Amino acid sequence: MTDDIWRLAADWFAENARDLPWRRPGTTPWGVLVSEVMSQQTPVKRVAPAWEAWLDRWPTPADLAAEPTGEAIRMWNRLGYPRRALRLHAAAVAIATDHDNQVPTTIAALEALPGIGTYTARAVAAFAHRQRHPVVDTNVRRVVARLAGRPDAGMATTPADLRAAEQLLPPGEEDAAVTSAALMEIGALICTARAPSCAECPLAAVCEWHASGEELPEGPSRKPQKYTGTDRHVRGLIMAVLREADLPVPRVSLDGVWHEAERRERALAGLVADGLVAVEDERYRLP
DNA sequence: AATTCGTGGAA
DNA sequence: TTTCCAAGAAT
Repeated sequence: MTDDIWRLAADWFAENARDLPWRRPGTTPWGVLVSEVMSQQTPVKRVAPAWEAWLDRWPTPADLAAEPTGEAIRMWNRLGYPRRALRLHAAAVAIATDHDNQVPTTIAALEALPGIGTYTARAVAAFAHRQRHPVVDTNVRRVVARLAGRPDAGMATTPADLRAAEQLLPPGEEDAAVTSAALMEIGALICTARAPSCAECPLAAVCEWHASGEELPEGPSRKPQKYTGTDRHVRGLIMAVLREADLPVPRVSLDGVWHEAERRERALAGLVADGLVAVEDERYRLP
């Protein structure tokens, strides 16, 4: 039974995969890596146009590495979590410097890059280098949990999640890579968090959660995150000002973003500490 | 292990 | 309108 789950997923994927730009022929490992970092906590729909612009400007890691970090931050625009842009730039420097401008092929070397964790390392190894690894993101965790009869997975990816996903993969490397992409796609399009479309799911026949009635938990599956008025909010407001500024701005130009001076100061200090903002002669700019 | 870190669209 | 959360990583 479980030995042909991967085929159900892969066959469905062959017919229903979205035409995402990084899935087109000719995409380089660098292109895959950029797509994965951009997609961390950001909807793929919003990533697509940003990815095309990024790869058009910086076709290889060395092209990005040659630029100041601020250029990466500005190009990142409103994808969110701009520290990802900083880490992607740092990863480009490491690849250009230590790996002959070639994206590493081992999990260990990939995980050693800034901003590349358990998920992204395996995604790059599988989707760029066509290796056989469990690729476990929030979609795969949810699909695997439901196959086993649970309505949702835990908060973070555990070694047990990796083992569970690995069990679903076929022996062949290429088949395994396709299967991982398929499981992610099913989670993103069919087996969604709020309103799963089990009637259209290729795995419904082998899904314990579907068999047992598709009961969803009542409350939010994560703790509700406040945003308005938080440091994160104010950091975003400050970064928006600096992204738009052509020249370094004085402190007063940042005072308008939020009414509480204390929170403004804390947000700005945090951005400077993170390397997202540079201070030059009492003025502020992207680094 | 629990927090922190942006942004925007859909329900 | 408010709430939820979307291809996670680092600390």
